[in-house]
Amino acid sequence: MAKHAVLSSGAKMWRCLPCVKSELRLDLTLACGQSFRWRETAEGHWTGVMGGRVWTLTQTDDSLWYHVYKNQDNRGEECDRKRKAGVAFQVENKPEKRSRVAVKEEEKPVAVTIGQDTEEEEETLRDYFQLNVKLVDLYREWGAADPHFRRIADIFTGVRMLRQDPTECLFSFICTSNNHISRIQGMVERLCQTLGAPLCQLDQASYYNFPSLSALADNSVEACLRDLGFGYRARFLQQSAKQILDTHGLQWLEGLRSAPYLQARDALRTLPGVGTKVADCVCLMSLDKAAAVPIDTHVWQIAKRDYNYTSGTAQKSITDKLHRDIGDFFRKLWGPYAGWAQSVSVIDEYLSACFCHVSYGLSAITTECFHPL
DNA sequence: ACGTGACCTTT
DNA sequence: AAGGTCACG
Repeated sequence: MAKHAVLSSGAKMWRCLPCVKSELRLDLTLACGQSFRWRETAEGHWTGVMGGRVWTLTQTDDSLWYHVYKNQDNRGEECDRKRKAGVAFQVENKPEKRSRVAVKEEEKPVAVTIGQDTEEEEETLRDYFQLNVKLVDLYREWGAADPHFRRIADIFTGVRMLRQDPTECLFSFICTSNNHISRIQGMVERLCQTLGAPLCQLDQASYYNFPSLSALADNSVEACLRDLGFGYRARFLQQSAKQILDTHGLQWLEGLRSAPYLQARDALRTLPGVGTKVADCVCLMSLDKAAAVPIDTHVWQIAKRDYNYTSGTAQKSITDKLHRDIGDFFRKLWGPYAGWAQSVSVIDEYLSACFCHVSYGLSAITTECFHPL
């Protein structure tokens, strides 16, 4: 049976990009609640689905290593993927090839053609992690403007915003309402198992693509998801998918990437189960709206505690106006990438919450979390 | 515009 | 009570 790749064993083919840890910390970025589908399958090795393929990622001091599992998917997906990638490549022409094959001394070298597949995979990775955004520069700017940011910036380095698939992001975050991370992870996993196309099996784990809009829109889906423990969110998921297909079409979500932030957010809020918080998450994490600052109870507490934030009238719950005001407050403080800064500022709160509920895979994080210095 | 309660399920 | 949303007053 196929196994998860491990860099040190050299049994699988690995490639890498130059990438220092101040630009990207895989563990923090993949486990801080942006995406719910990455798992630490070996120490420092993260396996998940990206662009319809299964990947294992790991990093050394100056490199991001990746392995893409082949020999897995059905022909249709594969052809579709290549067609799309072909289009993307005409737009972005990359002359230099920085990837190379990892060959440890004690192993026999593996012959590899650095071809279109490599370029394409490298581009997928750069796009997903938004590596063109210089995080080190942003950290410096946020720190210069904000003493509280400086306090945690040295511990939680390399936390960057993923550029997720909008469909996966939207339907995952509809699951987050009134919920906690460990349960959300289980729900999203069951969602993919049940409605997504199978990709491959590694050790005891099966990997699936995220379900398509049409799969989610089917009338049978609500009952199905209720059986899987989605509760009242089951109806939101099915109805939102149906509403998108019926009134907008398949490309609508992607199209919101080129809409202004507030317009995209309002569009999302017309969907059932999507309020201000979820809409902001989708805007920030999949629609290129770096200024979107999702306001939840944690962020509100932090705003009050650390930033001495007080609304005019003492409020008990987070109203529309409070969303706007706190968002504007942080945008003024941190600038156009305020949403990115916010994900760093709240990370210790979220990881602590994780630690209460999740019993695996976070040892490295919790160690840093509870023994920062 | 703001406040309240219900909503599924698990800890 | 959990990383909210919706439907009411």
